[in-house]
Amino acid sequence: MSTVGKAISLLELFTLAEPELGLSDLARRSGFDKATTRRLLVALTGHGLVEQDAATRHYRLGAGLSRLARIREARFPFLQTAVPLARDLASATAETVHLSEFGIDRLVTVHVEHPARANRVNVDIGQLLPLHSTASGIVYLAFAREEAVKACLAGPLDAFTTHTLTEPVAVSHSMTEARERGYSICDQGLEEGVISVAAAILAADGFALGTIAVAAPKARTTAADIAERGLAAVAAAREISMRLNGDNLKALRRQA
Amino acid sequence: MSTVGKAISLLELFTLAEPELGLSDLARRSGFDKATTRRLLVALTGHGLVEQDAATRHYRLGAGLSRLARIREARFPFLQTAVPLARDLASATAETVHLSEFGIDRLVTVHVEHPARANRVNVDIGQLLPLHSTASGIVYLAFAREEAVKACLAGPLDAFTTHTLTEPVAVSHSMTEARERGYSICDQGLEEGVISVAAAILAADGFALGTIAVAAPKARTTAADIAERGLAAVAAAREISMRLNGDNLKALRRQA
DNA sequence: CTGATATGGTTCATTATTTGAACCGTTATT
DNA sequence: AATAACGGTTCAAATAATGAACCATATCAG
Repeated sequence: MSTVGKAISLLELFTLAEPELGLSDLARRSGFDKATTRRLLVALTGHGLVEQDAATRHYRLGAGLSRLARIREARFPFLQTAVPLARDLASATAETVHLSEFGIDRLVTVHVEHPARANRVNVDIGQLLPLHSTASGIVYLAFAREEAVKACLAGPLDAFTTHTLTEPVAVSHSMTEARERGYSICDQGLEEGVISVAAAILAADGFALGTIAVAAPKARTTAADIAERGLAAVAAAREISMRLNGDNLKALRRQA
Repeated sequence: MSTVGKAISLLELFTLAEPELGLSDLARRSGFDKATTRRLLVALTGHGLVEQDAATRHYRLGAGLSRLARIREARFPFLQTAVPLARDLASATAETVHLSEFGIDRLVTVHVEHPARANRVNVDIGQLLPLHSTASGIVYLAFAREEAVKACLAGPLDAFTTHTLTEPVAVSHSMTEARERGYSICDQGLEEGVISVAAAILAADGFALGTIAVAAPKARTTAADIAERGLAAVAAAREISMRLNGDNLKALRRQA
């Protein structure tokens, strides 16, 4: 792995659950030597991507990341446009709504709206979603480039529950249904007792760049709920796509 | 410079004005060899910190940055808490309000609220503010750790306009005034015709972690405006500090 | 149509940076 | 007082980064 890759994989060790980590901890988890880990941290700190708490000496993600993310967001106002619609969808469905953006070989959860009720599905910001075993992943693939689909189906399709689709043909079939329907349905593919629907958010080239999904406890979800949420998610996704692409209708050809 | 540092300095070449850059451009601006530049970009792309446009082959900041920034923001909800108050301040003053966070040796503009009027001061997200020549910088220093102040005054104090304070004692005096007043005033220190006031946002340890500032065209700004905005900025900053630190009053001792 | 000059991307011997075992000084814990 | 954890540092050895020269392609001017 390149040195740069190592440095970035250090950044990836910070999670919502553990946003601050000590040097030894980081070395252990990354598998790098303590000296190496430290040198990488110093380099990252020197550019503001990591900060060190003056008191505890622990490290955390730095303000420089906010800066870079805001520049990206300004160019590509995904959150800015999508969050209000996600919020609407969350209050309409009274279930958890999350937005994801594609990155490398997974979807990245970039925003979550939790409904104000005790029994709900919990999704964390920053969580990485596999493509074959989530509603978001399936609908993403349904509207993705051919290469991305091939790459996913060629790779290993891990089973997370007994319901996870691990056969390429099954995943492919699920994608076709999603494409025809406009939204995907994933029944406990990633976690037991959770059923989700998702719709694709399209870039100007007509391919998916992210998704919007509704996740709910299966126990209280009827077939009618699924259909209703699916259509609502499609409407929200279409609106987001339109706003992102300046009402460029051509971009939406694939979802029409 | 470490390889990691080089990679990060590539990220820093992307700005609001030029959010997409080609390989040759990046190599030229960074001063690195084209092969080196590409290898770094490949490493960054592999971890989602950079993306490549499929059509133009140009590079831009990637979704992975959004993810990391959101994790940081969840731990440290600076924007989440501060933006609503910045918005209130902007509508109350009808002038540009910006939020900055400290990073390395500068303040980083992480949010901007522009008033809905033609003649206003324009501030860009991601803009880096020097400490000695901006209202934000002065008030930050006024409530910063001794070391940070020393480091700033020891370094070169560049003049951006004829009004910029370039003498350490002058800057120091300006800091003292800001500390006593609660807010800083910067009269055309960074740009001609712009006058700003700023107040410090404090961390739990009582030291500044960022600032909130109001910037206005000097031509239409009276002394009364300055005082009014200064007090409003202090009120906003205090509210943000309180919300960030869970009403921990001890944290606010220095501003009291 | 051609030559000149861009662009993105690749190669591989040379070179310089990264690496990690062993080290130090502190700070809990026993 | 002894132990073990922590953060941080050192320097010869090992490894990864470097960059001049190289393609292939695209664009432009004459």
